[in-house]
Amino acid sequence: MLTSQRKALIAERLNRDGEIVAKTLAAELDLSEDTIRRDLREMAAEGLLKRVHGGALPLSPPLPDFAARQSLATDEKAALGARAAAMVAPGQVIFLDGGTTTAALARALPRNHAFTVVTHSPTIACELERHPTADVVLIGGRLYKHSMVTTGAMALEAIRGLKAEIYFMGVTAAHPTHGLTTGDMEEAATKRTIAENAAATWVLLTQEKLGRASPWRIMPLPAATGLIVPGGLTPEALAPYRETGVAIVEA
Amino acid sequence: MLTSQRKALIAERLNRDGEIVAKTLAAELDLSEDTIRRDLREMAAEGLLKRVHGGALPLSPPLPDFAARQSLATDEKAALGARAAAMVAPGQVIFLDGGTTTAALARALPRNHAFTVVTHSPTIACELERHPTADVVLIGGRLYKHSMVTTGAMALEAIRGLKAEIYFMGVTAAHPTHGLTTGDMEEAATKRTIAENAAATWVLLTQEKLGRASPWRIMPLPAATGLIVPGGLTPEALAPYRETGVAIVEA
DNA sequence: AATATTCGTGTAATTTCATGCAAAGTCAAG
DNA sequence: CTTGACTTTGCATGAAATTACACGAATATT
Repeated sequence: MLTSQRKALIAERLNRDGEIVAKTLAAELDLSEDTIRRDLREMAAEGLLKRVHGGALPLSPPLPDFAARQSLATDEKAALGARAAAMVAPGQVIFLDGGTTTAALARALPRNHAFTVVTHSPTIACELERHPTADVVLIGGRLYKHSMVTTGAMALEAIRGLKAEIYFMGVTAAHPTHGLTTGDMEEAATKRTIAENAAATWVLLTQEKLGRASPWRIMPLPAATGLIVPGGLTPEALAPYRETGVAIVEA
Repeated sequence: MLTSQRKALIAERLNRDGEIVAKTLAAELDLSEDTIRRDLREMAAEGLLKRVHGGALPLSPPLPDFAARQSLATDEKAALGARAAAMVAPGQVIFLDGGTTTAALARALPRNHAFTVVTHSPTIACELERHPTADVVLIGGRLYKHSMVTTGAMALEAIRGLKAEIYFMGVTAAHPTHGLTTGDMEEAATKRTIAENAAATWVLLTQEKLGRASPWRIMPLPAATGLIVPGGLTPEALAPYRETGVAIVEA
């Protein structure tokens, strides 16, 4: 067995079982524990796993750590979310994208009047479990686990069957010339379809997404109704975006 | 079991149950109490928990619904879930109902072979976010927040469009003569439709659901393939169910 | 106040770790 | 085919970590 094969096996086991026990694996592969331990050490050095006494564990603990997720620019996202939530009028139908930024928006949604939230993200749906006045409609389809949104023909068909008044979009990057982009092709197509079926599209952007680009293009900037960006950015930083003609709201 | 895993388990239990009893946990993990106590001491030193006589408590006061969470008979559900998960064969398409019992099943699903999980519950979908080999298909529709499942025409249409090999159903009550029942009319109809589109229907039942009935009937007992019930029930308690001809598996 | 648990420390046995080193295997240039 | 550089593996060794048991002190229960 080649070293690289063995390391691939270790990575797979780690993913499958959530742990590696050096002694057990050594016995199973009929190798000395030293070899396994060496592999684990090397993989730990490469940042592929976490070395612990007796074996190794995945880097990200089995359960997604809410604290860690929320700590990713919590304040900034909460501010964006609050600003966006203020746009929601009674009786409206809004579409919420997946992602941590829109999750912050879901938490900030008004609780004193009724409206309908459409989403293709189970995570967003769960956020709204305790919301007193929001009607929630879930778009079905094949779940794309990385972003936790549904995609595919089933999702697209359902999206085409409804018209939302506002679509709050999340992206991985926004660039004055490259437009709005994301990391997955299917996801880009889904977002585009949602935008086509919404009267207005507002894009929530944290600071680190500005001026960057990801592989898959969703649509050019002016195709969106407006961008919601953090407050405190310099006018020079925003100028290239303003020039595209898109509206900009600071949170 | 690796030390760091054990500490993670302690943290999780603390979060879930709101307390750790050193003696109980030692017996459960088949370790000396010293080991558990040492872990608790170390974690207390790291500021992860509060050491008290007999065990440990969370630093932050227990969650408001602490009592409710504890009363959920988590061990019983985990056992049911594990038994049901063992039925899943590679490549199969299974349908998972919503609810805490099926959530336990989702957590216990095999991680060493691939299969497809169809569900109409965003909660279940979120549980499977980290599952390495499960393909997830989400059924869309209007979200019924009380049970966190989608219902309505949109959901029914999507359900009719697929055929699952096993449907793992959750109910609020099962009675020898009143059959399988639940608390919401729409939900009952949805469950019935899912069962009609699955080759086999297994019902997961915790002890407190036996012999009771809820307002809305899903279907009679013999319409299910079988029931999965906790182990240790007396033959007399199960006899009325066996007489209906439904299969019974003890977890 | 009396009794039964539970705690914390010390200690010894076991397991696991990291390092150095030598043997075996791999690969490519000569 | 041979030689030499390089990689991989297994073993030995001392260090570090982990665990269980023992015993007196602290705490809870009756």
